[in-house]
Amino acid sequence: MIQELTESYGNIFEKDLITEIAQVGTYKEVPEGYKLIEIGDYIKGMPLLISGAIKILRDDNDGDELLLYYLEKGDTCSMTLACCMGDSKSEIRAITETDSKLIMVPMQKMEEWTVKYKSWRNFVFNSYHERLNELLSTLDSIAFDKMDARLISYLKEKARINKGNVIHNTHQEIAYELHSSRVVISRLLKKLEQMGAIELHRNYIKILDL
Amino acid sequence: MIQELTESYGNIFEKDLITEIAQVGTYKEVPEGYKLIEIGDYIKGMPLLISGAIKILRDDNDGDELLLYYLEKGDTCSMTLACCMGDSKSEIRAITETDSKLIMVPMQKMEEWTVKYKSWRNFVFNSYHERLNELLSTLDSIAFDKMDARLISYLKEKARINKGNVIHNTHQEIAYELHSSRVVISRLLKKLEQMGAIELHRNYIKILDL
DNA sequence: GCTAGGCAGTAACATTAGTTACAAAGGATT
DNA sequence: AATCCTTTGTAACTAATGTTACTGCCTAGC
Repeated sequence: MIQELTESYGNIFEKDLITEIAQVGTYKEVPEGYKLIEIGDYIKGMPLLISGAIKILRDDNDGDELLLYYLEKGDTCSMTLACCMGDSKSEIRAITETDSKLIMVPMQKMEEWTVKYKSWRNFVFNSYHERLNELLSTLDSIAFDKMDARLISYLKEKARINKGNVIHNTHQEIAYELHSSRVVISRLLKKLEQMGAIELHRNYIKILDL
Repeated sequence: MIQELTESYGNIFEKDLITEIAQVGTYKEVPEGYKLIEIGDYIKGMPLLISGAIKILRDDNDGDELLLYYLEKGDTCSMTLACCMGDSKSEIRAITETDSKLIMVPMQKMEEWTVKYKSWRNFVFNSYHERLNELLSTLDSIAFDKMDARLISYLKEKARINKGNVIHNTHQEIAYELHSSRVVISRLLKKLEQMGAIELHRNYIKILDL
């Protein structure tokens, strides 16, 4: 585990801290589509992402979904921090976007490490900072952009996260994550295809020039 | 200053910490409508709110505004924290909603107090937690609600913050904060009036039963 | 090969929100 | 009182998004 930690976190954590993490953390490999956190869950540990990607989703009360942002290597989930500190329930859902490797750290260490390691403090605060900014830019896009622009951002980001130019989703799935309807998404996708930006296929979309 | 601090923060901060804050902090009284932070500002201190309320606004690049949330007594601005820690520019604008009293604490103390005082750590983390949740619920309302529902929430919140049932704003001002247009807001307000929920007047709105 | 179920394309329509334009009313100043 | 500016009301229109309904197509499983 030390090895994986050093690879992903070696440049930000002290050696001592990495040793400690390795001692108390549990290493996990999870397949794509695995639900790590459900809304309303109490969370007892925080995840340090080694590889892969996790998507963070928000629900309203009626099962309407909305993609908030992705976590990648070197990230952790601030929401988790927030929830654990406050001992409250999760406000979000977390699902692996790709096969992922991560280390779960028991929550009790948080406080201890915050005092003991400057690098841990920085990590936690940076994490909050980044997540706040991601939330803000998600909010921007919902508040200020129209659906076509949001769809383009979505496709770009999804391609980036999946490291390729093919997106394996149905129109319905995209509609869920953008909180829109299948027909609307199909319509806009078709328009993008006619503009030569993408290629539509059954169950996947190929990105040409977005 | 010790007195004001004790009143607003006595139950969460240790006495020693309050003394320290009083030593390095500067007390400020600011009138309604005063711009505390502009987008792009570098921030050198963090505000502890003693009384009054501050509204936090987001801008897109073209001057379109959006109200994110309010800060009240006992709150601080996580964005500020985030910005200062990361030594980056402010992503938001902060304007006093009512006459306010606050204490500015120089940023250098952050790190020191985080190590030294458990109550400070809790305060900072709680603050992040609350702000994240406020952002989430703002996002919910934009993503999942229609304008009429958003307007009702806005009126309720505004009345609560201003401690009364009268809202001193023009339709245009409301439209800015909800990122809509004056005509749309007038239309919806008129509908609310016809339902007997509010009373419309020039330059102010009286809330009857929302 | 056949078929059921999931997926995508499309048309027609409804609803919501934004825009433009203009009228009317209130309030301040002269 | 006459004038001017701000605020509000309203109509008519456009644009964007969502909804319903139906079609054909693909493909996995029989």
